[in-house]
Amino acid sequence: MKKRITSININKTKKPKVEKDVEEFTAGDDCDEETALAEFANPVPWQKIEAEGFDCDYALLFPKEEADILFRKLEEEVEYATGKEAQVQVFGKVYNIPRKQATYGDAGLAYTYSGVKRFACPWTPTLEHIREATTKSTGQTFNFVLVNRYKDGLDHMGEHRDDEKELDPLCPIASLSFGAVRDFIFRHKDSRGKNSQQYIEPVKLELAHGSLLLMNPPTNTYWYHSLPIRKKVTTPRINLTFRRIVMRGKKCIT
DNA sequence: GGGAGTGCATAGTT
DNA sequence: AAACTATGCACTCC
Repeated sequence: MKKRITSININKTKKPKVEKDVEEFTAGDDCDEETALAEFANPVPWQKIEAEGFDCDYALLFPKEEADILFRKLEEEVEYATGKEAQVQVFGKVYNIPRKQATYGDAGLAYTYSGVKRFACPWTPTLEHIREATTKSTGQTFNFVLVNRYKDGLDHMGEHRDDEKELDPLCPIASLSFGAVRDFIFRHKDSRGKNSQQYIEPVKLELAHGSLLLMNPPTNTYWYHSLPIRKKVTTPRINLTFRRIVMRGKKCIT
């Protein structure tokens, strides 16, 4: 059997684990009525992906035509960080981030990683629309999104966990993909390095145009993820990771 | 065989 | 420990 990028332990399920039910429609909610009804008429088929300490749900949330439109709108609307805001400091050295990045969210929120603090810009119409669609299909609410744009297969992101303290550890992270299909790799923390005691098979996924990957706890506790270089990819990909940031005192407030 | 692409470990630093 | 790079080595696939 050929070893391709495949996911392991995939079972088809109707829905991810949802605590709250999908939000109800109010009579006066005309703006997104059509979308909401369409999603209700055609519930998204989810794939459950599980491994040791690993729990994700994957679905094609937007059909191609709609995903194409959203991609185009994102290209128009999203403004990415430049200059110093596009740099990160690791091991005392300053690097240009090998991708473009932007942060949007509710007023006053900020997100810190690797010593860089980024304040949320106000939601754009498209980001707001995608956020609502994500909430409707997952039953989860989000107050922040990190936008990463990979202009081609050389843009990438190194292995890391989303273990920032200001993230609500019980809230899943929803990762939406638009544009070029890219490989997405998970590796268990106890299976890294030469002297790791156990070998745990990495989980390798292809994140498709219009797809939603819901990363449920405790996935982020045990698994690193990365978006590796793919030299044959020549077109851009935009990734949105919706999160819930916990407000703690003044820390996240301007 | 050999180059391209990839996977994976290591080192570096405050 | 580190959302980075660079390097070396092993491996697979044309």
